[in-house]
Amino acid sequence: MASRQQSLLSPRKRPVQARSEATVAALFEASIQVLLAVGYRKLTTTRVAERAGVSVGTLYQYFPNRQALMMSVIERYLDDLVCSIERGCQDLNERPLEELATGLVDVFIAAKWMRITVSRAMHEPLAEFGDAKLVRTAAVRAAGFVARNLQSCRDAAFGDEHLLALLIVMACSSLLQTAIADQTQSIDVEALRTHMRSMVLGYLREAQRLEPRRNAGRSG
Amino acid sequence: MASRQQSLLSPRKRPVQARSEATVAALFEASIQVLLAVGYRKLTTTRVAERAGVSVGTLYQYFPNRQALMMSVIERYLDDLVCSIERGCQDLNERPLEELATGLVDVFIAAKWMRITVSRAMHEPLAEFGDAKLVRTAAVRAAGFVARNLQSCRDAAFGDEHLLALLIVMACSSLLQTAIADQTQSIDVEALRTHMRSMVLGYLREAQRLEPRRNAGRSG
Amino acid sequence: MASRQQSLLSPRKRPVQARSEATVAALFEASIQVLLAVGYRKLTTTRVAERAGVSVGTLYQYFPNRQALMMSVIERYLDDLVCSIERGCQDLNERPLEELATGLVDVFIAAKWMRITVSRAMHEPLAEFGDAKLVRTAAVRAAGFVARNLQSCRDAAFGDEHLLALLIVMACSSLLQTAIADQTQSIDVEALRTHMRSMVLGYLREAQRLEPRRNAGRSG
Amino acid sequence: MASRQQSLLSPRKRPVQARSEATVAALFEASIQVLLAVGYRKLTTTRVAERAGVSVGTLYQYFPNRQALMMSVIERYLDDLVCSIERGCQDLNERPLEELATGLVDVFIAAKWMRITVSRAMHEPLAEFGDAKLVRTAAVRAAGFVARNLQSCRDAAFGDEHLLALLIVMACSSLLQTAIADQTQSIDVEALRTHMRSMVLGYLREAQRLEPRRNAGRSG
DNA sequence: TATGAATGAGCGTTCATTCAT
DNA sequence: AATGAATGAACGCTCATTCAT
Repeated sequence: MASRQQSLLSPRKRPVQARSEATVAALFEASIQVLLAVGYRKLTTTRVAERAGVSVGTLYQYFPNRQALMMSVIERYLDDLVCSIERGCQDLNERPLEELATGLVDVFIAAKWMRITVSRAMHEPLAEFGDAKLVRTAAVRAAGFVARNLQSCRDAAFGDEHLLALLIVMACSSLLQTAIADQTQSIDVEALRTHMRSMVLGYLREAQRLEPRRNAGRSG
Repeated sequence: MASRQQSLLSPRKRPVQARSEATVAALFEASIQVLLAVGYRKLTTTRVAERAGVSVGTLYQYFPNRQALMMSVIERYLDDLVCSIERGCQDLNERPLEELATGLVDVFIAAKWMRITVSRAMHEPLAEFGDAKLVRTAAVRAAGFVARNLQSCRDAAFGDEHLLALLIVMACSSLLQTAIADQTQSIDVEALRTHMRSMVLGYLREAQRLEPRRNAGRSG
Repeated sequence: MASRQQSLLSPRKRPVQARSEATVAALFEASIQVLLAVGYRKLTTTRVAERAGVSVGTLYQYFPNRQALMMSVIERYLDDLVCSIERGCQDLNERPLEELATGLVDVFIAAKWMRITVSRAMHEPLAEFGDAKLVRTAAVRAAGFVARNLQSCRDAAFGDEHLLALLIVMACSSLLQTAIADQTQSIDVEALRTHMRSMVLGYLREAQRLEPRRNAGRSG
Repeated sequence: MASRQQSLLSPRKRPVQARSEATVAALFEASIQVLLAVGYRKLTTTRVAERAGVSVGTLYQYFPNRQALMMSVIERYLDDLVCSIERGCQDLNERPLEELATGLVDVFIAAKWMRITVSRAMHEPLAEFGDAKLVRTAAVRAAGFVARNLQSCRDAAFGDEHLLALLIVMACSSLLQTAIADQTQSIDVEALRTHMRSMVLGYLREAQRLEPRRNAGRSG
């Protein structure tokens, strides 16, 4: 059920062979390490290849150019993230509103924190390609899962689950991204969790208040 | 009272003379244009100087290097932003909670949208220097104004206005930044406004619910 | 036994491969030519690479920067020079004082004149790096060989062969360097040879006169 | 009697006015300081002007370009040096050979050491312009004074005082220049003095031996 | 298929020189 | 006469990309 299979976004080569797959994985891993070690502007293809233990030539056999490599790295990251969120959301169907809000926040935090170093590494690349479809697509996919949770909620109903879900996804992910990128770690995770829960829960409650008719049938 | 005066962050040179000031302004403007035209990675000092109508040498008379130029541009942007927010917040003291939430969201949207092209241009540079103090400092300053609004709120009291304010600032600005950077303009501003209002209002209401004792005196 | 082997002074890269060695040699040769053609101040890495028939990038694969290139060129030159002197000195052991003085001068002149264009080219670079260990080290090495000659001299003995040798080396090399650098060629080589012979011979004779006790045993 | 008056070498401007003269002097002084502080390659006209307390524009009013400035600085240095030597040589007429040799060495050492920082600073510039007439001319002038001393020597006569004198000048100055440029100060001045005395004295004695006829008349 | 030396356009930066003030 | 902001050619150096091995 994981949505990684058909990678519709990237001009990836064929990781069909066993060796190839390992090489590509090594290049991804190396990219992250280089990103964290020297930053995006100083990430060079040679450096990535070196760190991956292959030659530059080999890198160029899997990626047509630097940009494609970066986009693949981002894509893979977003893909992983969305899959995590998908899995997390599966346990949140038919929950009361409060539990749902709490659970969603936990799912997002878990997804980001699970791969915190990668998340941090992605900050700059995401900004360069942020205007591209990649990020938007991932957000929409994640919002789809969240929308399903909202629709199945026992004690609440909304008229526009999709927009609500998208906003929740955007708010949570950008807030977390900002928090993670902040090297000074000025906000502690647990405080962040509490506040994000309040924010999401409050948001959903307000949203409900604005659409009172739709609740009538349910609550009765 | 505006806080722009003493620029404490940047290694700016001396735009004291009449002409100098114009040159520096032209360089800032040109930086924005280049950023929008070719992106951060392709922004070169030569290109900026050209667009500003001066020679590279002149650029280097005002900025010791490319990085300093970028940081100054960012600093100026953040400064302007914070000043706008400061001004906007001054009208929001002693308002009831609902008006405050609504007003805050409007202030943030106004501040970002007023200089939307610059905001869009800043997306990449902010990511590179996002880990630095610059952004953090600006956020904290803005949060200070918001905290004051929260403290003066007529029908609500909170135990931790500063953290609440910081979260509101972070949530609003990162959400808006994301929305602005999204070239597809997938979310319309007015929808965004409505939802952000719900989010902030709901957040503050939830926050109050968690600190009920402090309300006792006031509501009586 | 030649002392070129372990190049202890320069941050040279690895001219291990067959091609590499040729490239490095070409770069050395090109450096000399550029030095002679346009002078030290106008020697640019691009110019050297061009003259060597490679690209700048290639140059930078062998030398980390311009300075390293120049130091390598100097080092190689001094090394060659010292090796020539070493070889020349080997034939001068156990000679009577007059023959020794004459021979030493001939050895120095031969060493410098054999590579006169290179010697001329080195004049400016040597001045920039003259304060560094390079030149000093070379002088001391050469002085070592000369000191050995002095010690083995049949009809003379000195108390401080090492200082004497160092002065002879310094006097001869700086005199020759000056003569070679003088484009007007105002002094003809053979006149120079004659006078330098007198100078060295006279110097050694004076030195002996000042240390008469040590001669007693020998002359008897 | 000093030979500085008619400066036949340099394209100097008119230091006629009081102010001008002071400015030029300040520029010379500043050049030396910059040379010592940052080296020849990093000496820039702006830096020199700054250190002299004037603007670049002013510098260019006195010197048509960087090269002219440097040449003037060198010229002035050599001029001073030659004047010192001239003065020193005046006391050495009609002295016996040994005193003359000793005295000459002392004169050279005094001249160089008196302005040791300047001498050190001149090392690099001299190399760049060393091929020019400047140095040669100075050497020839100094050799003229020395030749006169040789001619007036009481107990010796030479057939070619001018060549002898030139060699002495060249040997002494290049040896001293080398010693001064050597930052490690590996040879102590007094040792150097002793050895140079031996060298010059020995040289003159050898030279005499080769021209015996001319001595006959005198010594009788 | 993998390698890594070679390429060279292009970058950030400097600095001799000019000229309007 | 003095200033110093402006100029822009030229420098040292990097790095994405290619291709002979």
